[in-house]
Amino acid sequence: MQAHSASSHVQDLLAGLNPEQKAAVTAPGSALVLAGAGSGKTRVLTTRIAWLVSTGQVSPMGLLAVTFTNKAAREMLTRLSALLPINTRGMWVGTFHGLCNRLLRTHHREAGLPQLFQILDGQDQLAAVKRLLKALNVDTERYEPRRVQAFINANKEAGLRAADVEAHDPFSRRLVELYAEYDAQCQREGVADFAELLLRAHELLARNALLREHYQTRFRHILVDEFQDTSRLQYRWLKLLKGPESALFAVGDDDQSIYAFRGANVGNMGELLRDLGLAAPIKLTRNYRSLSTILDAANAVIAHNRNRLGKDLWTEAGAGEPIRHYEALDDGEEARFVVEEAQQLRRDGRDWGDLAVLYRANAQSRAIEHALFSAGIPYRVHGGQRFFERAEIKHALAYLRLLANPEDDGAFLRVVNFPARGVGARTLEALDAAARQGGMSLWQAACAGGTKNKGLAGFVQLIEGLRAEVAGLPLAETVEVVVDRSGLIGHYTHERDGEDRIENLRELTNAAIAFAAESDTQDLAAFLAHAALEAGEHEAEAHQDAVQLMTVHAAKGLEFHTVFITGLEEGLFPHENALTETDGLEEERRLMYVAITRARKRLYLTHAQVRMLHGQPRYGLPSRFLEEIPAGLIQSLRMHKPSAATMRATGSGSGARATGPAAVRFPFAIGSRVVHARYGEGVVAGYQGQGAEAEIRVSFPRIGDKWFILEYAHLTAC
DNA sequence: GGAAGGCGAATTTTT
DNA sequence: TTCGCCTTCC
Repeated sequence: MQAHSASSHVQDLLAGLNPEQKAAVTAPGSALVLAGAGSGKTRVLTTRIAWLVSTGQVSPMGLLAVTFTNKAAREMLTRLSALLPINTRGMWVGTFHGLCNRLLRTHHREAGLPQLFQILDGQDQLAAVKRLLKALNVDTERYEPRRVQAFINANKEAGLRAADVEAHDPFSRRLVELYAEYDAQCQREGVADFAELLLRAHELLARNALLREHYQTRFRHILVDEFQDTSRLQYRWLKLLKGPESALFAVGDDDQSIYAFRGANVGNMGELLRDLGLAAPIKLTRNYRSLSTILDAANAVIAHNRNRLGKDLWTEAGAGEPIRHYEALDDGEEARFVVEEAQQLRRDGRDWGDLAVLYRANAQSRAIEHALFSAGIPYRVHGGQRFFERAEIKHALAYLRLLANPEDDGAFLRVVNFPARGVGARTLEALDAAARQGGMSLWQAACAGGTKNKGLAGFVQLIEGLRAEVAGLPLAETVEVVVDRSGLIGHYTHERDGEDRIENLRELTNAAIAFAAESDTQDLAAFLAHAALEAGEHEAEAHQDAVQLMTVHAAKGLEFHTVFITGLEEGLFPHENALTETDGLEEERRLMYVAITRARKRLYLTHAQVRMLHGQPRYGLPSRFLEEIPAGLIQSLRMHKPSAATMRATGSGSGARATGPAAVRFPFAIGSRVVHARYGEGVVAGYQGQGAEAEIRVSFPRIGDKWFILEYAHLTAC
């Protein structure tokens, strides 16, 4: 239907797609694509967009593509610009929050927000809740700030305003009141939290027929990534945006739904089928990532779940090696096993970056880090604090926020006395009272004067001076001036560990430069929104060749040559807390499924008999997920060689090789007397195991017999 | 204003 | 065990 030149381009686009992928890309109208791990999901999504545009079915301006993370949105844009000779800037491709923000900025009047409204991240929101509870004299033992925050967010994510929430007991009624007060406070201060962005955008479209119809007519094609992660409200928002003539194309994998705890509703997938009158999802089951042994294991594990749309992954790649399973004595030994294997892989020519160590909970990283560090292996831990979340950065941003929006009490309070300028609790109380009295913001109250506090007067002068100085300056210079004049640099100069913070503050200017260049704007409010919506990559050696450490959640969407899944113990993975949640076990199993499918070629599963948890040893049974993998796919391993400590303890130079008979010699004769640091003097009663697993039994008077891992017992003869 | 020490809690987390 | 938060003290 389009120009002839276009048709060959269309052929090129579709070439190389498998039949399922092609069906998805060229699906007429709406579709739900059930895209298994490694099945080319992103490729399908971007190719569909390119196909729609190339065949003239939609103009770039007529489509909206939404993802969950900025990273995914960026990747989509990058791939798109490779497929299409168009300028992707100005296209509606972004995260739910980013697109809602855009909508609300464009229609801030209709949405009832100031043009320069500020976005609260989770930290800011918690601070706002605390402040509210304090102002209302709420007992924070009974109404914990975090609980109140979670209550507000859960309701917003369900699409409910305070007035819509049903409460049947006094406690809940109070929570609802607090929700209402919180919203009123945000409204007064011209700020919106993350959930508010979505809810407000939803309300905007729901209430304003003209706007709704405008966007419904405009967006002929709406595409959604990771649809299994959408919340109820997000799905409702999508449905509002979708006009009678438009098509909704959703891609997701119910087996990879691992965010129910933060509002994701897998049920949206089934609902979408019903709502759009679709007979069935298009299934992408051919996997291009992993060897078949790995996929067989993943399929076997996930088959234990009952609530699934159902699919099995397959590949034309070979079976590859068996999955390796290692039972460690404790978490330290588990970590050393990982190190040994990593070193062997390295000797075999792998890069460190080919290896990922996954765990269920962040606390588990410590032992692994320790072992890697001791071995001198470079590693990178994902999931630390991010750039825009650092305290010094938030301080600088608070100055900027106050410049953009003087109503922002949260920002005011954050920096009115930071760096310290002698504005104490007294002064602030008086100021708060004055503000309340006059129905104005703290900033206005401060400006109204009458303060005897020199520090406060100085602060007002500082901010007004900044405002004048910054007027008309480009964004980066504005940031630079604020960082320099705020006194933050000076403050951190005197603090130990202050250099890093100063460096970060300098880096903020660079972030502003980069932002201005990328988004082609000098708008301060836009930069602040960017800082809130995209907290920034974890900096530090992101590009260096290093073993990757992260939670299973953080690993979703990534892939590695070799993956270690550690801590496979009942109570940890599956996590005990999950077992009491509805469908908690199934979500844990999906998590296991995600973990397994990260591996391309080699997969290790490890568990420890004993693990230090909260300073206490915990004895865990092997995870049920281990048993859910067919035994034929698994090979059980022993440690290659004992650690140096064991060699010393056993006095064995050759070491006890798991593969051959061990020359085991023990340091203390049975019946000899030894001293233990905690239990005192005892008698050696026996040994068990060998090499790194060797344990010693010592009999103590009164206490009785104890087993120790020889390597750690630190016994001395006496 | 800031350090020091006591207390309690300790999956997962993006926006 | 470790971390963050809170109170207390200088």
